[in-house]
This record gives sequence, structure tokens and C-alpha cells, in this order.
Amino acid sequence: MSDIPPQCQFCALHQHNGFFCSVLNDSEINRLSAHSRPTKLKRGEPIRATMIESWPVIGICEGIIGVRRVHPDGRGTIAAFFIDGDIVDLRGAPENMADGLSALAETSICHLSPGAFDEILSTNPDARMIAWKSLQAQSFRVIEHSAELAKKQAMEKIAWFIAEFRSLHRVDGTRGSIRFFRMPFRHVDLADYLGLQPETISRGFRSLRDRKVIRMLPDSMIEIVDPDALFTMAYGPEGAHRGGQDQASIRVLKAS
Amino acid sequence: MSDIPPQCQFCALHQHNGFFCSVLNDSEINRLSAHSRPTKLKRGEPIRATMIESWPVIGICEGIIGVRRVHPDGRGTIAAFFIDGDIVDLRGAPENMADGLSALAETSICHLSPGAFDEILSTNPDARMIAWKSLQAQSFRVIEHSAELAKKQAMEKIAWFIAEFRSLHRVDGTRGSIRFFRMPFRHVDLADYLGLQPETISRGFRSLRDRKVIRMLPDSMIEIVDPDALFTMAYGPEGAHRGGQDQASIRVLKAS
DNA sequence: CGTTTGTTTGACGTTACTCAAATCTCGTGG
DNA sequence: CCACGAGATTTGAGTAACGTCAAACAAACG
Repeated sequence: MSDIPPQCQFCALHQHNGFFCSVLNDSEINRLSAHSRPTKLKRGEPIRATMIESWPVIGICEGIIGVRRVHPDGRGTIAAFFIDGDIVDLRGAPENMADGLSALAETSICHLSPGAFDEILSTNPDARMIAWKSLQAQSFRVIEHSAELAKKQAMEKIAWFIAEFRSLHRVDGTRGSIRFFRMPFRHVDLADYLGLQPETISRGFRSLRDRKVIRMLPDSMIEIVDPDALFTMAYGPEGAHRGGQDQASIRVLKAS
Repeated sequence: MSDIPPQCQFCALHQHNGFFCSVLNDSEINRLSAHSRPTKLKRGEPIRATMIESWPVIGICEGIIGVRRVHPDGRGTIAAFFIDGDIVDLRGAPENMADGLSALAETSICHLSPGAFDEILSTNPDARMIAWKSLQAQSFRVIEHSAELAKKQAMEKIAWFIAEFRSLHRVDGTRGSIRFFRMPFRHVDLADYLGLQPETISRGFRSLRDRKVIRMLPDSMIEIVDPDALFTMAYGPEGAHRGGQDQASIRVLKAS
């Protein structure tokens, strides 16, 4: 019945309630998609700098895009990442940032036409609200990340990451306590993200496994065996309850 | 001649070109200021949680607002800070974030009425653009900060901070190379911001002084004696030129 | 002027980085 | 589909850098 372009039909940005394209009317979505470039990226594949120049506004349909900075000594850092539903506007971004965008897992993105995007922002209040909230959520997420990086203990960082990521990539529909989830990150990337060495990540996971806090299953699946212990490590004794239900901080956008 | 409210007359948000209130017409600024609460904060003074609940949209007129997170073990972190011209929308922010906002230096802020703010965003494209760019710039700044926190070496972090902050708070009008500037941060706050201990900050500054890279003058003034050495420490051998002229990354907003 | 709060210095301890080598995984091409 | 090889992970041993603790000193504030 609705007359939307085929490539948008099954895109999460349009299907998922609360995501940018879900609030566009048919005319808007047609105009936007006419000037857009849906793109699939394999793990590790960078977003080409030339693409960013011509289409600096990007919607993340599915997967993870990391912002990698490479320090002069060769060591890399993943300063932030974007996830499904994020609208990323790279106009005005420092040049070295655009260089470092790459997929940390299988990812589909949609390069949006800046012109059409701006036009929709100015005419559609719902879309404007969603884009604004997305940018806000990105900002809050990075702030949260910064706070964690400053923490001294490697184990605390690792536990925090597991606890936060768990609420992002659930697999079963279990309410309340999510025990199983997939962690598609490579340890190298995780190390870069948490400001640690791959060796330290490895030792951390082993320690969690030995202490029977988590179990590591095939296909990057993780089972949380002892949630209390995990959340205590991640958020401290008083913050342990935070992990019990769904983590709010990182899902601000989708909650609204 | 213009009929704008007295408290806005000399406010940087209105006076400074490219800041939010500078693009509002008289009617808009009157409507906005009618529901706003200009507030002065002394160093260390927090923004009251009750204020944030009622006026969650804040403009920074002058000074620095830090986002402090306190970990359960008592150790604090400054995850980010906001500076003059930033528009901060705290609707949807994680609750623990609103708790931690406080002034890191003498600061004036303006609590804006959310209703009037939203209305202006929807009708004034220039204002919308400025708010958007401000939020973007905040995000980029935090990403930059994250990248620095992941660095291993304390000296690199300290050198980076000096190099970046220099371009924010110039004192003389020297073009090209800015040698003198004021650094109103306390060492404790700087330590929290860089994820280090105050003792390490102190040792770092002493080392820079001993190596004749900087000189420390009264009233928190810093003189950069050997810029090349500083920028090499901050950005690495190849990045040394970056500091030579004005740093772009952190001033994205104001450049536009 | 006294009290509090922040800074500096030193000695010591611990954590996570470094380096190196063995093992494992995954993507690739035959 | 299997075999291969590059790249990722794991493990261990040694070490450097930063954190911790404590005490003296300086600065800010009322």
C-alpha cells in the first residue's frame, strides 16, 4: 500500500519505531532515499573518506561503526562507536575523525543527502526531535565512556563494558535478567576501546571465567553466571542494582 | 535602540557572533529571556539538581562547567566540560549526570525555558543550526578527550591538555604563536579530567618546567617556552605542526 | 590570623605494559 | 570443502610507570 522505495522497505531505520525514517511520510522518504547511498560494510572495512566528503550525514541501520584514532607511535584507540539508529552528522568534524571511521562488525549504513536531510529537519518536527535526541545520546554515551576510561582498574572497565554491552545486544527475549548475549567485538578492538592492551583483556576475561562470573560459549556468546558479582565490579557495591534491569543511560534515544 | 532585556545586553551568548542568542530577533530574545534564569556560579559550585529539573536547557555564557562523576570508591572523574557558547540540553540525560555538573571556574550560565527554546528551534533556522553545531562540537570534543584518556603516558596527556587549552583561553592578541595564557584549573580537577592523580600532575608540570618547555608564572599564567617540544609530546613527531597555528578541533563551533 | 584546602616532595608498592613465543581462528583461495 | 596462512588470542616472565601513603609546605578563605 505505501509507496516507499525497496531499499528502505526492510531497513531498520524505517522499520524500527523511534528511528529516523520511521516518522517520515512517503513523500519525505522518497525524496531522502533518492539522494541516499545504502552501503554494507564488512568487519574492519573503513568508510571511505571520499564518501564522507560527498555524503557526510550517515544513518546507522545495523551494526557498529567505530571512531578509531591512530596515535603517532602506531597505537590505536577507539574513541567512540555508533550503533543502530544513530544519525551521524560529520559536517564540521575534525578531519582526522572522518579518517578513522570503520565497521567493528558487519554493518549497514545509509549515506543521506545533506540537502534532503536538512530540509526534513526544518519541516518535520518529529524527525528533528529524533535526530536531536540521537546526537544527544551519542554525546552522553561518549561522556560515560570517558568516565570509565579514567577509572584505574582494568577489571572494572571490562566488567563495565560487558554490563553495558549486554543491554545493547540481547539475543533471547528474557525480561528482567538477560543472561545470554553476543559480543562481536574482537579483543584487539575492545582493548583499543578501553585503553588497555589485548593481553590485559584476555587476562581479564580469564579471571572472570575462573571466578565463575561469566561463561564463554562458542560464536562470541557470553553467559552471565553471577550478575551480582559482575555489576558490583562494574558499578561498585551501591551501583550493583543498576545492572539488574535494563540500563537506561545507553538507550536514551530508544526509550523516548 | 534595540529593546532587549537588560540581563541579556552584556551577555556573551548575545554579544558574541555565532553564539545562540546573537541570531535571535528582539521578539524572540524577549520571549526567551522572560522564562530564563541567568545564574552566576563560583568555582566548585554545583548546578542544583532542582534547577536542572525545571530548566534543563542551559546556555554557558562564560566560564567552564564540568561533568563530574563520582565512583563508589570515592574517586572522582571529570568526564567532560562545557565552555562559553555551548548550549546544553539535559532532557534525557542519565540522572547521575545531572548530579555532577559544577563550575570549574567562575562561570555564568543561563537556564533557558525549554518551551521557548524548542519554539525558537522550530522557527529560527539560524538558531537551530547553532544549537546543532554546538551539540556536535561537544560530542567531538568528548571523543577527542576519550582518545587522549586511552593514551598510556601521563606526560603526553598533560602536554596535550596544555596545547589544547592554550587555544581556548588566550590572553594577549598575539597571532600565530600564543605564548602566554591562563589556566584556571586546579590540579585536582585536571587530574580528574585526565584520569591521573594530583601528584602525577604536579610531577608532570615540574618535569616540563625543568626541561624548559614551559614557565609557570603567578596567577596561574603559563608561558610556552619551547612550543616544538610541547607539541611533539602532545601530538607526536608528525603532529607537531598541528599546534603551530590555531587548533581547529576544539573550536569547530566558533569557526563556522 | 588561624583554619581549611590544595600542592609538592619523597619512598614504596602494584598494576598493567612490554616482549616473546605458542596456539588458535577466521577468511581466503585452491 | 578443505588446506593454508595471516592475524588474533593466550600465556608467561620481567619491568617501568603510575598510584598510594605520608608529611611538609603553600595558598585561599573567612
